[in-house]
Amino acid sequence: MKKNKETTIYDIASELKISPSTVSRALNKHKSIGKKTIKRVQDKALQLGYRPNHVAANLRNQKTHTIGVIISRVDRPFIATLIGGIESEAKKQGYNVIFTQSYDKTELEIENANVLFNSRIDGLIVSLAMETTNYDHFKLFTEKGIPLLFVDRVTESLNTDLVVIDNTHSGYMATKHLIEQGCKRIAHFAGAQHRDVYKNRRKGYENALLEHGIEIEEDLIVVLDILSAEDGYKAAMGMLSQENRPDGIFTSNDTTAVSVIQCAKKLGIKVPEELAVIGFNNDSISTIIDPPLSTIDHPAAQMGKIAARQLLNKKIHPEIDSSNIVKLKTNLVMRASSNRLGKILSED
Amino acid sequence: MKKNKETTIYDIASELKISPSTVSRALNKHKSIGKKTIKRVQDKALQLGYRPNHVAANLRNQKTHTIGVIISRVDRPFIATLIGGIESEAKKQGYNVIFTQSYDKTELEIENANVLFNSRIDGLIVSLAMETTNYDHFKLFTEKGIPLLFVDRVTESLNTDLVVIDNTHSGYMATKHLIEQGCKRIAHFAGAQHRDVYKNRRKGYENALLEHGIEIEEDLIVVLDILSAEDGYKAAMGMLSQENRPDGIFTSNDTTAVSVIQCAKKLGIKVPEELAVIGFNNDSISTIIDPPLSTIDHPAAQMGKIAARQLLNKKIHPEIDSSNIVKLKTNLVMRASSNRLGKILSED
DNA sequence: CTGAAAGCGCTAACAC
DNA sequence: GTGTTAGCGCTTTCAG
Repeated sequence: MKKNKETTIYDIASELKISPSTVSRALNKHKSIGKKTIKRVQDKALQLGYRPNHVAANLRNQKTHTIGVIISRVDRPFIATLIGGIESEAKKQGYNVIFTQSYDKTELEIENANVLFNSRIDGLIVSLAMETTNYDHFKLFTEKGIPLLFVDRVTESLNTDLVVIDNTHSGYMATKHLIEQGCKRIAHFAGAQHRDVYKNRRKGYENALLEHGIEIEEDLIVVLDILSAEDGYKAAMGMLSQENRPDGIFTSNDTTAVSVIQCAKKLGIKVPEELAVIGFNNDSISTIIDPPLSTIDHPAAQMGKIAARQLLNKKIHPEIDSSNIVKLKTNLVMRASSNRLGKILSED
Repeated sequence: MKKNKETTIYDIASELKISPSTVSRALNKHKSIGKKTIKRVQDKALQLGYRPNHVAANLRNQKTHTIGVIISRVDRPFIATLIGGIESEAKKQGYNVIFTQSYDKTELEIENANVLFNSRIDGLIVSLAMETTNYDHFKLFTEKGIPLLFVDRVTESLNTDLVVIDNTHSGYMATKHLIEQGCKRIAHFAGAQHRDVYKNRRKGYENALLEHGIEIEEDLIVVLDILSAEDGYKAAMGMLSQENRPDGIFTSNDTTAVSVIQCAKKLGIKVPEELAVIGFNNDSISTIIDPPLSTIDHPAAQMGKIAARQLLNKKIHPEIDSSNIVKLKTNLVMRASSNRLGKILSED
């Protein structure tokens, strides 16, 4: 089927009895081309149903106007919002985005990085797989001078641009909030400690405790390699069924915070009176759970937008060789799950 | 910066004193090339840090091994899961996926379609913008023989492949379920009626009522052009505060079903005793809300996977000119929000 | 303001 | 089993 060749600039050129280069220039509105020529070319292009072939232009120009994205998996609220932000900003600047999922496996991350490189993407945005501890597969990009930027789950070891939130401060805020609400024994559900995000949230937690003269108890800290609802529920069950149970919990994501609340309900523990809970991310589930979940609002969409902007900016100004690290502010969103002092909260 | 030219097959060829075509064939493991040659070429390629340039191959081969996706917006649970399925299947088959968001605007959908076409994608998967009623911007693809497939929010008017769920039957099941639970006055929150998904869910609702000898009351049907939490809440407030209020509601998505439950709580209406509620999609919020929400489980991930498979299959067998329509089964998930007969439910 | 010509990197007839 | 050659469609020096 389909043997009707594409119409190219050559077709336009010969119909108009001008040269392909003129056509090319006209289509790109090159300044040195006369108005009437531009008009004639455009009309003819329309008439012939001409469609620019970006692939050819890409080869010639040595750039693809495409950026790559590697994320763990798109069907997580935070990630979906993040790449939504990336896409909209990239498109605004005339870039396509190819996205790939690592499913938190280093092996897939490596494979994706290679495929994307071979596709000659103009830049790469990565949120690291949970599993990854070696970053050599990204050296390809740094060595060839292809802009590389990490977002959220990052590593500083490659000296690239980074877009993150202030996890330490966020963890600090969350914990301090629980302390201010009168909690005395505050537990923490942490994520994998080789990921800075989770390490820093924990650090913030510890800082807040120390600052308020509360001893850090290892028993109150649970590291969950996967912050899933199931694992969160199990951990909550273990933590809450002991006799000297905590009266406050700060979890590294909302999913596990919801599990904590559900577990508390099951055990007949009142939230927030007997157990104050605060999560992380401000996923939509946090407003659905009863009582509504206090949390740290994560500016995911903005983060995506800034990551894309930063990456593309780097393309334009490669002379700025410094690795910028953009640290976004977060906000504490107080809802009923941590409101032990009866503060009147506005509705969401 | 970066002036060190890429290493190409020519570099490998001249180092090895063989021809570029042999190198090309060796790298692609062409059958007519000797084992030792292949080995030599591979070793040299590795040594020189050779990286295949897909852009060049794409131009030459007239195919990009890339598919395009146009969806409304990625930060909706159902959509995120859908494109997750698309990506994983596409990658398994060696294809990249460029995704773009229409934000439910026809204008952006058109723009995205054009950009994707110019990028010479090998196929396109579309879930239509809420707004779209004219489909001419997709003719480009059908006319040029580029595989085009609609998923979920589809149109039959272009005679393309379709992957959908059985919305009519799903709506029927949901409504019948409410009837079986003893509901007498059943309301329906529908979506935009020019989208088949919503029209058919409504049709299923009406079928079920008719089948059970229940009159269809226009007053009990609300069409929400945007099925958002806010609009759902407003509609629920209007519906539930009248004196002759319904005792069952079937909504076209989970978001508005949750709004209904929240509104009912606010008004002191007991769910499910005084009002049974069933939603659509089986988003994660449906297990979080109290009482847990009955819903129709939407096989989003499978749908994405099948859409990608179907699309790429079409590429391989273009002779199959018939437009296939794949209709996936859905399941009713019964939870407490519609359980008026006190059935014992297993935990999720 | 416009044209001629080369080339981006790769592949595939068509030779041998 | 391997080499020669042309060309995918576009852009861009360089020349006029």
